[in-house]
Amino acid sequence: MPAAALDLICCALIKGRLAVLVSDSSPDGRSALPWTSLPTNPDLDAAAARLTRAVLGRASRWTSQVGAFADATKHPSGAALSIAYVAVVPANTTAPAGHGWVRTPATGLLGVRQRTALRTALTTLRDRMDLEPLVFHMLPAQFTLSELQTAYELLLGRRLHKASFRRALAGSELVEARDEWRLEGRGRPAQFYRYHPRRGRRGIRHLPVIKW
Amino acid sequence: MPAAALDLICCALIKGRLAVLVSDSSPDGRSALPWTSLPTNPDLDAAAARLTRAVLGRASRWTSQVGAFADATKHPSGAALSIAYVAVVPANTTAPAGHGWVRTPATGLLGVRQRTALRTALTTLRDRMDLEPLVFHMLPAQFTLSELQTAYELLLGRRLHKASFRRALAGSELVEARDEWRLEGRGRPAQFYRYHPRRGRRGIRHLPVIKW
DNA sequence: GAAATAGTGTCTCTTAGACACTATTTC
DNA sequence: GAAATAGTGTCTAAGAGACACTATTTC
Repeated sequence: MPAAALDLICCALIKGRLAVLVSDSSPDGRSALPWTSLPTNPDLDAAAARLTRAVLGRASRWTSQVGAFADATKHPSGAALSIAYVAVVPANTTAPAGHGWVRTPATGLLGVRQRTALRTALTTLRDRMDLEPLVFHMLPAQFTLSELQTAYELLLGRRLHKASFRRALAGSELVEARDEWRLEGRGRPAQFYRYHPRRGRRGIRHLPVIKW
Repeated sequence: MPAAALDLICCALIKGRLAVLVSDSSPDGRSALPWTSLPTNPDLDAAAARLTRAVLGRASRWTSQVGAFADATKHPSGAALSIAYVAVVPANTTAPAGHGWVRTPATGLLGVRQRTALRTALTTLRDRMDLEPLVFHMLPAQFTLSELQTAYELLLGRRLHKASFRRALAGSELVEARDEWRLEGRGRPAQFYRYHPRRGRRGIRHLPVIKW
């Protein structure tokens, strides 16, 4: 019977980059994802939620299992089997004590198995953002359309066309304009929006702009 | 340390329907997915491949992990943790001894946990068919465009437009026409095609037709 | 000829992407 | 006014979907 651990891949947009939360590196320069050992009769989702609370001090508003990982390499806990979960938190959340944000991909910083889990987790984010509002959970409750577009671009890993993005977004009825404007910064103030999907629509798509 | 089992969700197109392989039902009317217990130091992909060979007598040409499942309900093996894998085999493959094909969703036939795994597996198939040639591994080496379209429709769970499907397929350079025709059946003979993606293209999309 | 299945040509309407513009702020 | 950022109007090319058709078989 393999001992099993649960790894948490906590993602956020930090300073305009996609970053993942890792524990402060040990003297050998290696870091690790936050993890916990699984009990004999685990409830995986609950264990992931508990770990998230323990690390961040609060729950994530979007979490998903990434998969199970096992290979010849070692998990920090020594467990033969790792179950990875991915969670997202709002942009520029401050890292809890003993942890830090690292830009993805965190090459060379993590062990082989956790690096694989991270890579898979980022793919999971890309794949899921279409049907689930996870992008919006990576932004504050109020955001500008430029911020939203940047979030999409960082998760998708490619640039989007501004006019097309806004046109399709308007048609999708995912967001609602607020009567407030962002005043900081150089140029013209940007209007704030909030996530407010039109009710009664089934299977809402969250990727209004796509090209292939 | 939880005991872990590996479940196999083996899918095929059987008599024009999407079906999953289950063991023959016991006297109480319940069936189970093929499964195996995991050793202390498992290699998950290898274990899934071994189980596939043991059940089918041959390897699947496309396999993917679905995820880890654990809840209050019981796995047939008694394991607290299940890792599910999905595999596909060509259409109308005959079921091995002691097993049978069941149309999805196999409601009421499986236990709660395996039913959840099956549902997730079918979603995995839908999500992956875009970037991977898994549809083609569910067909014989030669197939007609009508068969291919039906395969897409069964996996996607919706009808596709014939003219659009063929137009987009031609543009995708995924298949190559053969100089052979299917002669059985009533109407005009259909030309055979084979999967032959144009080389040098990166990130080939396998869902040339889509609407949203 | 009727029925069944395969396969195609054309039209329309939608829309992604390009381009070029206007709008409003700070410096 | 220049620079920076936000936001929009219009054109075009591509393509999905509709429709109607042709093609080739069995009965």
